Amino acid sequence: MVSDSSAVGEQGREIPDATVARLPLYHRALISLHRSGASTVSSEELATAAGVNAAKVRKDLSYFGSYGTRGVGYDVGQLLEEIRNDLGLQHPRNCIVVGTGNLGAALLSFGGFKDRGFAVVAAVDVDPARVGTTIGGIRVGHQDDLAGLVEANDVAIGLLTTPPVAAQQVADELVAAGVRSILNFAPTVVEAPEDVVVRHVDLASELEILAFHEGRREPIAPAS
Amino acid sequence: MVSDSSAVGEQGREIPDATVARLPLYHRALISLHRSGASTVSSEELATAAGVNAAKVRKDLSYFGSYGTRGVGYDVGQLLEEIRNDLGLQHPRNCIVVGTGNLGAALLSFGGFKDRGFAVVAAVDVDPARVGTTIGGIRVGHQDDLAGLVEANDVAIGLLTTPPVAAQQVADELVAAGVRSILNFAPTVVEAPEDVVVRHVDLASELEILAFHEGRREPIAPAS
DNA sequence: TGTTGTGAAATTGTTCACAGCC
DNA sequence: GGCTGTGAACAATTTCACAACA
Repeated sequence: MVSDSSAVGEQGREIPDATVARLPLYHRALISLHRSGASTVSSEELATAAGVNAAKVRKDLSYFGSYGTRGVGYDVGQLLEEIRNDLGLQHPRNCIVVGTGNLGAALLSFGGFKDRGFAVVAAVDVDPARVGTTIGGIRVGHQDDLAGLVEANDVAIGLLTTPPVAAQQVADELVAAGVRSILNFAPTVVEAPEDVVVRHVDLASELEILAFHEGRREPIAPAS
Repeated sequence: MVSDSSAVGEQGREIPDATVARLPLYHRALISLHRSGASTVSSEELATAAGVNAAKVRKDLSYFGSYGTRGVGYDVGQLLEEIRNDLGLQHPRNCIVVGTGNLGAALLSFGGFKDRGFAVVAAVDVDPARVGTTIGGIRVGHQDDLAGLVEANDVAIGLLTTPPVAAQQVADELVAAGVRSILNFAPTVVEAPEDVVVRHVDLASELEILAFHEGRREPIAPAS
């Protein structure tokens, strides 16, 4: 679902995609444990806090090195720091929102990214009625200023929240402006060069997966 | 990431989770093809439209039966109907939004669910300032009315957009009210009984996965 | 003693490649 | 001739289970 990765760990091993997808869960759990004052945590406890199992936690962490102490567990502060580094969050990453409809506006107003290491620093739209307005403290620029805003704000990640018909063109513009990470909320496939990572969030797809399981539970409607 | 499934296809075979996760992509692609007037589609074309490969398309569809014609491809209308049924979307599913902050409000105003077979029909919040207001045509009820609204509106799916601290309690209330499918946007683990399916959307996690790949591309900052 | 780190086994998912059919 | 449907080969991921060790 994500483009091919050939990520390599400290020890020169490849990091499996499945492991990368779980790092944020550990990150989140560790932030919470750190706040609550815990100093050490076992793989079992971390697993519970992250919603996975202990074997996965140990195997996943082992790709990055040995940070635990046998018989004791992991140092919360040290492991949090280590995972932050593994995730490339030594410094905050700047994001731009393209498209300021319902979802785009919500992303601009949403404060939950900051403590995870991200800042939404710019936004653009094609609608003249929206250009110049301020949402969540960010002034909405014109679509044509995209490249300039990316450059001026050192933007690393594009959040694509336009209607589906515009998505591919916006993605092309983001890539041309130097953005190499795109989170696409538009319900359509978006193509990009190999070195650009495009991830996809489709809320309707999530609902459909739930509906699938709903459908399996219901008795078949009586025939005749 | 999703609770254990033991879904069984028409032929009595189990449907792999990976296949279920791709059905929405085929659904989306087929809706688009159907609109554009295509009458048949090959596995290769459908694969391109859905962003996967042709072998996956054929294998996935084969779990539900043989709906293609060798040498020709699949009938777009018939396959669309079949997938809609496989997904349990013979009738629309009703959803309730719990928590009407930035994201909750966006979900209430978002129109993109309707053509995928879902309707947001109710919303609740704990904040008295929000209760009684109307967002996206839906009147916001009080949290205490959750069970009543679920019952009155035949709600099948709960969209959980509260702050993390409230998420588990809200999930418990949804389950008590009879909801067995939950889409959790709060960045925390939510527990539920085995027969309840909880899926998770964490936007910050998606950004972190992008950051991981960003970090791998950058040269290590020069030491000294 | 308690918990990590990790090979090996088991499971799940993907791709190949081709027989079967239109 | 072209495309589906599917067993069989292959690859990725998860889980087991236990040696290593603070």
